[in-house]
Formats: sequence, structure tokens, C-alpha cells
Amino acid sequence: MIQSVDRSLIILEYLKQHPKGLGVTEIANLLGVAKSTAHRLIMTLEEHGYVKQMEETSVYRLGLKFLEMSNIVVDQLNVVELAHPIMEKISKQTDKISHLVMLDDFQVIYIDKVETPSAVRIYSQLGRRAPIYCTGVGKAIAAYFDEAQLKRYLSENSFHKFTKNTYTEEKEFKQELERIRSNGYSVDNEEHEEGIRCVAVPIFDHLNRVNYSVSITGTSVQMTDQRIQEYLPLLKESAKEISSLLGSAQ
Amino acid sequence: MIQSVDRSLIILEYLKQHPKGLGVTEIANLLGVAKSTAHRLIMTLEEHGYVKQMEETSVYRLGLKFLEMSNIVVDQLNVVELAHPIMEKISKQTDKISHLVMLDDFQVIYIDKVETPSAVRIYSQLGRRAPIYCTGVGKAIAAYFDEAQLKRYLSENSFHKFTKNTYTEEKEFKQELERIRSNGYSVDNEEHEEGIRCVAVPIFDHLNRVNYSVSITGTSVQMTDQRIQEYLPLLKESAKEISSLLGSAQ
DNA sequence: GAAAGCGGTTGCGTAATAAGGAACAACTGC
DNA sequence: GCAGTTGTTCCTTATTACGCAACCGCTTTC
Repeated sequence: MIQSVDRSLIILEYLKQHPKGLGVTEIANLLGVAKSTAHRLIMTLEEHGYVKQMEETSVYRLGLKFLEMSNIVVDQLNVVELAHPIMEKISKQTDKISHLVMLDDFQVIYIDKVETPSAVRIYSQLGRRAPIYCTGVGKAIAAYFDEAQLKRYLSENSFHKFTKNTYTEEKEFKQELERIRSNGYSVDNEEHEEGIRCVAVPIFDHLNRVNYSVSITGTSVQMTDQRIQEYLPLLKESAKEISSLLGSAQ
Repeated sequence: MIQSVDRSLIILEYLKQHPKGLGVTEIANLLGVAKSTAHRLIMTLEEHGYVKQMEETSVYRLGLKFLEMSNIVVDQLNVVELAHPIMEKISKQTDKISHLVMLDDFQVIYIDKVETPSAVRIYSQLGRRAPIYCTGVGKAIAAYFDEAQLKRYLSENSFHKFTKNTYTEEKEFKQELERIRSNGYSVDNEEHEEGIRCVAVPIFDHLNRVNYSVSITGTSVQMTDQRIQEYLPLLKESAKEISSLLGSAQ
């Protein structure tokens, strides 16, 4: 591990956590280094566009370079290109948001979203990470973990209670995964965010592994059990289509 | 400038240019350093999620961390949140793509996009940079450069000819900016990409500066002059609305 | 109006780190 | 089975990153 590279990336992490920006002195204090050290690290990040100094306040914020790089990362994920038109169909037919997520380091990360103008407004979901155990999209993937993977997940994860509906017992969670495998879909019953419900199904790849899932998301008022049942055939068919585009035999 | 930080960010740039990924030896060769040096730089980037090693091929690619950071950057741009519902209205009423762009280092960068399922498919525009002189969105901003700014832009810019419609003469370009100020809108007449036309208008901020613009984009078949005239009232009204949300008196 | 304090920035000498080389392991191709 | 290549690890040393001091600009206080 190279200390100065590590430090510069930690600066980026602090700026992530402080959206209004941070000054040189604050960054030096947070990092535990001299102001001149912090300044030089920041200057190097600024040179490459990863940070930007605000004109009036002199504080530094994350730079637009991340948008560029993000664009490239998304382009590398061929599942996004394959799934997008199918998600547009889902969103149009249900007038709801459709999300595509990917498993990464025992969390899910939102890699695409399609919405309609009247769909409930949830901003900047792309790039957002979320837990597995209390999201529909996460549970839809976890249901297909192999035994070793599930064991490792459960040993590393802690069941934080986001809402009154969040599962916090390992046994309950395992039973829920059982139900999901049986039903072929999962539901986030306001387990992660109050007022938000979604239904999700897994996407299988050419090796029949599940690293992605696709969902329909709405408010808990909109997403009644009956409505979910109505949407399920479309969602399952869509996931099947995406899976087959990825080379799955399922 | 800290050399090892600089090097690690240059590695990211190489990975941006090589979407299929690069191995340690290739990166070392491109950087002109020893394999062990390259390896340690890459390991540090990987530790923070900025690169990821592919399982089968051992090559490194850009990591998902960029999606996360991009999410934060977009959240910091309040113009995106303010403009988005208005862009949805534009896209719905015109059945075309609406783009929001921002000026950055004498280029424009796409910071939001709204599309409909039947709109022409242009992937991963978000985060993409484009020239000012041959895009509707860029010209809509450049038309409002002050004299010093325009002078600096013209001294730094080179007029690469993307299509047969691209302006390559400074005089022609200046005359075009004059027309845009007079008309209150600009048109990209397949100047940047063959087959793509757009109409764009500037967005004024509270200091009456123009750092953003919003557009309607479609194929050249769809975006006839007549159709553009039809769309203009909606687009101008929308830009006015966004401008006033940003505190502009215009 | 002057002084104190704070933040951002710069330059220099030195301590600590980053760098390269060598070696090793794993894999591929002939 | 061997040669070649790539990725990875460890150790010594050369080079860089670091911290300190000083400076500049701005704001606040007296």
C-alpha cells in the first residue's frame, strides 16, 4: 500500500462524506498531516479533475472527473446495455421505477434506473450502495448464494434495523431467502426505507450465477400486494429475457 | 504535484482508454515504471475500489467506486435536481431525449438526461464530455461568454472537423454565436455527430452567467426545422423556469 | 487603523517512503 | 519438459513526500 496514494484516496472519501466541501486545514486535521502535505495531495487530485476548489469559499469538493469515469464503468457493464430497453418496457407498462443492481462486496450497487415522469421521485440512485438483507434487489441475489458464500456473508454482516420491518434475526432472514427461492421473487416490504416497496427478481448469467437483479419500485401506497402480483409476470419475463441475453440457459 | 499520486491517477486514465482492461505488465510499460511499482500502485487503487481485477483474465478495470462517487457529485449539483422534473416534461411532450449540460474547462459535460422508451437510443451520455463549438448545448453557452472568456477559448481551442457540417473557421463560429444570441437558441445541425440534431437554450444563474444549457435531441430525420420551431416555446419556457429556480432575474 | 488570528500557499532540508531489481510461483505454448 | 511471460513478493537504496517555517490575504476584534 502506497501511503501517499492511500492518503489522497482517503481525502476523496472525506469529500464524499462532506458534500458542502472541505478546506485544506480541515482535510489536514482529518488526515492527521501537515497543511502543506494536505495541500500538495489535494493539488494533485485537482490537477486530474478529481477535486475542484470552489471560487467563493475556497473549499474543495469532488470534481466532475467522477462523472466521466462513471460513464466508462457503466459502458463496461454489458448487462446495462442489454437490460436497459427491457427496463424501459417495465417502467412504461407499470408507470413505476425499474432498477438494475449488481452484487459487489456483499452489498448491492444500483447500476441503472428507468423512471417515468409520474413515477415516485428518488434521486441519484445510480451508484448508490445498499445492504443485501433488507432490500428486495439484495435478497433476490442472496437467495442464490451458495452455502460458503452465505456463511461468509452472515459472518461479516450486521443486521442494522432501518425500519420496523427490517429482519434482524439470521433465522428469519434464512427463511425469507427460502421463500424467495420458492416464489421466484422477493419483496422489500419497507425494510430499508419507510414508505418504499419494491418487488425484485434475480438475473442469471451464463454460469447460472446470480450477480444482478431487476426490480419495480414504488411507494407502499402504490405497491400493494395485489399490484405486485399483477406486475410479477412482466418482471419475471423481463428477468428471463435479460438472463438469456447474458447466456443463461434458464 | 506528488509523483506517486499522479502515477496512480494516470493509471486510471489508461484504464479509461482501455475498457477491456490492462495487465500489470502493460500498465508498467505504459507508465514507464517497474512491474513491482505498477503493482503496488494498482493494489492501492484496488484497496479503495477504484480498480478491480477480473477473475479469469487477471486484467484490471475501473472499479464501481466511480459510480458511487459520481452519485455524490451529481447530488452536489443542485441544478440537476431543479431541472430534472422540467426535463421530464420536455421529454414526455416531445418524445425525445432532453439533456442538461454544464460548462467545465472549455468543454461541456453531460450531467443529466431524460429519455422515453421510443426516443432515439444514445447510451451512457452522462459524464461524457463534448466540444463547445460543434454542439448545440455548447454553442448555447458559448454565445454568452464575455469577451475575455471567448478570446481565451478561441486561443486554446482547435476546430476539428467532425462532420461535413462542422464549423472550422473562427469567423463563421463567431457569426453563429451572434445568431444564437439573437434567436435565443442554438441548433446542432449534425455538426458533432452524423445523424444527430438538437436544439438547445442557455440557462442563466443568479449572477446572469450561463454555465448550463438544456436541449432536445433526436435524429436528423426527426428533428426537422419545422419540428424544432414547434419545440422551441416549450424549451425556452423550460429554460426560463430552470433559470428562475437558480435565482436568475431574466 | 492596527494587531491578532486563521486559512491557503510556497520553499527548503531531511526523514521516510516509493522504487527497482531479483526471485519466485503459476500458467501457457511449443 | 522446458522456455517464456505475467503477476506477485521481499529487500535495499535512491528519491520523493513530508513537516516546518514563513508568507500572503482576509476577517475579526479592540
